[in-house]
Amino acid sequence: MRMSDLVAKYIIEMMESQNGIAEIQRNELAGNLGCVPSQINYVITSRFTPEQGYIVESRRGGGGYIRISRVRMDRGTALMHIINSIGDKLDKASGEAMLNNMLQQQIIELQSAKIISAALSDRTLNRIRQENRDYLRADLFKNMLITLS
Amino acid sequence: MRMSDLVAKYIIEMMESQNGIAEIQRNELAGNLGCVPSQINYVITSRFTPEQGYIVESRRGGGGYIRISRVRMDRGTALMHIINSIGDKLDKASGEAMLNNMLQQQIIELQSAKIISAALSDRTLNRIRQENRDYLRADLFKNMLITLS
DNA sequence: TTGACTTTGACTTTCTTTGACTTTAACTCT
DNA sequence: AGAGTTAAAGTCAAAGAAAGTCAAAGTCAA
Repeated sequence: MRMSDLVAKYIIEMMESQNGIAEIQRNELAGNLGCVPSQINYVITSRFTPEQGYIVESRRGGGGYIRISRVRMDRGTALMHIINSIGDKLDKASGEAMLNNMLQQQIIELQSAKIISAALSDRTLNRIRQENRDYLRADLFKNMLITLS
Repeated sequence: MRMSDLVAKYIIEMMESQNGIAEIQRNELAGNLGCVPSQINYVITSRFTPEQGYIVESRRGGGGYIRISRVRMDRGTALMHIINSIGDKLDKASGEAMLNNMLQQQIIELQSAKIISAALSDRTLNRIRQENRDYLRADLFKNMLITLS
């Protein structure tokens, strides 16, 4: 298992046991898990973005901390937010992240997520020229998501 | 025996011993079998397609992997028939008709059908040149359907 | 002897890890 | 209160670790 996955897992578990909020100390956590402190930042910026439904706050200096919380919304609102956040390009990784988040928040079912994920994959879009794929992905994603509301 | 057959054999054996899922590391496997890494890609794209009942996922970077899973064949049989009947082009109307059929036969759920239908629509595929749409539709349809198994 | 399938390798892209350096906040002495 | 010290967290770029792409060259059977 990758270091970054371990870190993410730790944070998610803490969040689950604490009502959607995880508060960590960067250096301490890095020490416990055996990685450099900036690894924690990497994980946070790559996996706990606002796009994925998280809010991150922090404070430096003595007694500093990083607090990560999951935002909760009703289905329709969340969906609209997501659709609106998309713009005209969407890369595979972001799409995947959004789907995962929607699964976590139970605004989509596993089966639906799988179908959408398949549609966005590079394998499926193989015949579309690379530079056009992300535009198509955005169109696909939005149009498929709309059917959920 | 050809190299590509060896690779395929290896993957299939791993899959059999592991409950239908083979997870490999491309470079490592290539090293073991004595071929170039891209040979693995070739084998995967030529022999582990949705038509043949496989789903392929992968990830780059440190700790990357390629995961190939065979779909289960319980309800899958009917599905595989459908997928194989598609060919490399699929027009909107035929896709719609197939979805309706599947709904009737309860091979698919309404929500899933809606998502797929949205993906195949001309609205969604707007930016793809007309003469290419039906090819893309076929790819989309097959790859989305295979996830249902 | 041509056309489909295979093999190969150079190059690209994506994701992760690491560490040096910066910034901010709290605490401790005058 | 202000200055210096210490204890955090933040930033960024380089290096590393995979996998993906593509096209040229090779093989083989019809």
